Amino acid sequence: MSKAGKKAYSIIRSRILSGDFPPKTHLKEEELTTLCDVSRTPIREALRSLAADYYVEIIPNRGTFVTDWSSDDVEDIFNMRMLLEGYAAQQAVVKATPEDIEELTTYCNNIDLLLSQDGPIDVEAFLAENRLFHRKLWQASGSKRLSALLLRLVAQPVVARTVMAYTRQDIRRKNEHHREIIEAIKAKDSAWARSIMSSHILAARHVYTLAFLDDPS
Amino acid sequence: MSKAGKKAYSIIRSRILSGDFPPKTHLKEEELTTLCDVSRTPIREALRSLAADYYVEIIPNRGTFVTDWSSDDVEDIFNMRMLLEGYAAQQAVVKATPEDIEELTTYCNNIDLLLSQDGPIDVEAFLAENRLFHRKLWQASGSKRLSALLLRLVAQPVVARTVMAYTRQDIRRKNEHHREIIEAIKAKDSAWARSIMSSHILAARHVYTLAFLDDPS
DNA sequence: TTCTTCTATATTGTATACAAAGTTCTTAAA
DNA sequence: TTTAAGAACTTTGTATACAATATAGAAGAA
Repeated sequence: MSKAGKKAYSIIRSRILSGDFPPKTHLKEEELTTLCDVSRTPIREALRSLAADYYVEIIPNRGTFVTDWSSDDVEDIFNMRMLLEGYAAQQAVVKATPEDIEELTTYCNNIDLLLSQDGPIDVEAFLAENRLFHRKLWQASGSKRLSALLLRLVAQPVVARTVMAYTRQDIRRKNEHHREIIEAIKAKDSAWARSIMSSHILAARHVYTLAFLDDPS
Repeated sequence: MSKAGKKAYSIIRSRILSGDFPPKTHLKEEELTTLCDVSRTPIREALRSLAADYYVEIIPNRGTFVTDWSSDDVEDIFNMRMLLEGYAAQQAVVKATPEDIEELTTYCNNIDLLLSQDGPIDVEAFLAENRLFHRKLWQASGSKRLSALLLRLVAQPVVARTVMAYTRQDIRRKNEHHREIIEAIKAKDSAWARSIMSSHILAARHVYTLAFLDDPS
């Protein structure tokens, strides 16, 4: 995607995530041109791209509508991530270079640094490092297709919401998982790497479930 | 995608699959307009869509290029299919309705009918029924996202090529797998369903490997 | 000759006008 | 009052013109 299209994509996406465009909303191209200050051509490009990432659904000759998510969808996304990220970790055992391992370690150290600081934890900073760790691992798995698939999966609105629920304790545990994955890679133990990564995603699902789905009344 | 865009998508895709547009080819929008007899707007739409399906890669301000596949990619696609289709089969155990099961059975019967006929087997007809079986199973799993993901995975050029290598024996075995999956669903045994589906995909990988990657000189 | 820079050309990116399809509202008949 | 048909309007789809960017080639300096 190019300049104007990217701009439109990012503006529309953030409006969807913020709730300005709730599920089922009909996104009209003409209105979006004034919102994004670009012409309809890049707007349409952005909408197609958002559809590829499952943010919206395009019905030919009818229009573009914001997709709505059920709790089944949340379950699905976590399960698919468990499978695919587990596979990525397994492949990384075979494909990762010493440089890859070093880079992964750096991200772990950065998160530890955040944890060691006093006061409320900087969740945004953690998320940035966390994202870097995971993407690096996908890349280290050596499969561009796997990376592309996972990129789309974790871009999902449900995943974007998950993060708000993390406590200091959760983050500490997540980083321990990261370190264990690195160890498994160093030990060339693909089953271990895969298993830890699966646990890692399942733990995230648990945090999400507690925070958003249960109603402790 | 709409009328003109779909037309362009299908024409360009078939040219890629046929080898008319080999890997790394620079697909120029202007040239494609004469080939597809539509304007550049739907051509661009088709190219974006082809990029979403990994047929081509778009580099901003540079152009669109046909992606090239390595044998690692083939391995990857089969492995991811094994994971995701296995998951689909597992979910189908929980979600499938009696009508779904009936429909799946019909496709199995159709394939048996093909096998019972004399003379060389109609591979194209088998493929059609096979595709229907798999897609029905994805749909029965109840996850639209999983369906969308798998649809893109099996659309890959490498997968499209696989099919040419099937013998009568291979097809018979594949249909036996199909029937066993149905049985597992009826028995509400998700582990069995998943396991058979994984075997099913691994067997396909084996056939592919024998036919295209080994060189029995 | 070789390298750099500038210009010409080719190609992609964006805006806009017009066409086609869908939606809504009005009006007339049952 | 309800339904059906049709016209007016809205929205998406397609073509095309123009702008921005990248590429290739030519001219000039080292």
